[in-house]
Amino acid sequence: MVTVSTSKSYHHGDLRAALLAAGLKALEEQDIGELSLRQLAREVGVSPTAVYRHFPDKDALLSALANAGIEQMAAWQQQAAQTAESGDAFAATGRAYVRWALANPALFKLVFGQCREVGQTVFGNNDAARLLRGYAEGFARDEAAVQRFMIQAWAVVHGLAMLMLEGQLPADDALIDQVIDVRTLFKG
Amino acid sequence: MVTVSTSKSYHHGDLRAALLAAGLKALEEQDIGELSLRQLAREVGVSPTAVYRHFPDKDALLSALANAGIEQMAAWQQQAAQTAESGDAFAATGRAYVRWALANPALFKLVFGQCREVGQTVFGNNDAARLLRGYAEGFARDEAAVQRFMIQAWAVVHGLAMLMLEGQLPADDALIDQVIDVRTLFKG
DNA sequence: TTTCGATGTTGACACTGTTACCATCGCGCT
DNA sequence: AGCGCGATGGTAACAGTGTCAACATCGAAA
Repeated sequence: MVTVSTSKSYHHGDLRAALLAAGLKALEEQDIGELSLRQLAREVGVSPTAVYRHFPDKDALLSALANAGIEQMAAWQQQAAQTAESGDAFAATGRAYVRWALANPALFKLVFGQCREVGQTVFGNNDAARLLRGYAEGFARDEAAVQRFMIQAWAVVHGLAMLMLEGQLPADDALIDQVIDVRTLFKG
Repeated sequence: MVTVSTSKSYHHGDLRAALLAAGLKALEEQDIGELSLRQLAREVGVSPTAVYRHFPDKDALLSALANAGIEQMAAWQQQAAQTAESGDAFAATGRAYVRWALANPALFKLVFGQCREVGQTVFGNNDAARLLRGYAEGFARDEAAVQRFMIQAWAVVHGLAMLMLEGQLPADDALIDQVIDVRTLFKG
């Protein structure tokens, strides 16, 4: 929780956190293209250029928002895995991936649509990725097979999320379950 | 081929086609966010507002570019299917999907990242989709299974393309082949 | 030939990201 | 205590953008 001083002092208190909060809230309703620094500054009640005391440029702010999104998404997946019935954790994690994307479309696109600096990839640096690796090691024998399994699984849920997000497929819960179900994958 | 009159007459000749050509060429080097109407108008040698005689707004121009991208991509896939060795046409089509995305990243993102008006979805209205359906009917028994097969296959290649495009996965040809190969899908 | 619609231009407006420069605060030093 | 400086915020300005209204120019139809 962020402490926000109600007194209208010259200095804001924690402008950086306030900007991130405003950005996350804005992304719930707007798409990423319509989000502007000046709008965020206005909502926080600060001058347009005050942003630059906390972020070198707009991309930096967006990257920070993306990082927040990554963590939120990973937490969502972990909770889904833990509360799933035994044996269903893998599918539950995949469902959580797609459902989170559908619940946070703009943030999801930001997370995966940003020209990211090297090393900040989601794959492998993430709690959700470790979760996925655990499942993969149950399915696959050697390390190469584990990697292939992980990538295939990730591609399926990511592609499904993207296609539903762009309106190419109906955002249907039943459809998610069908596509996620490994046992039916390419088996008629 | 578009006829471009070299004489500097007041009227351009075929400004609409020239703008689309300039847009496609620009998307080979720039990302979609850095593409501006004024820049395109400049490159074509016309005033900024002349664009509005041919497109109601920027989104309309982008949609037209996206449609050109869809056709180009479908043609690419069809050629890949035709020139593939017998029995390999399905995998070849999937490879073509991912390879086209990697070869035209900005255009690919435009095709699938545009808030599209209803009914203009790629799925089902497209030559490539008919191609995919043909394969699916070979794999699956009933119509429900056909649909599921199509969506799963589409999700895999789309997710793979997206993840490679965003730098989450290495854009490696061998990796494409591994992920595309149906027989290894989720089988360790 | 005249007229009219299609096409292109000029000027303007509000908005954006960004920079250079100035203002104000709080914390540590003497 | 007072001073000063660094962190933080504000103002003014610039180039660039999408878009609109009003005007200009052309080719074809009447």
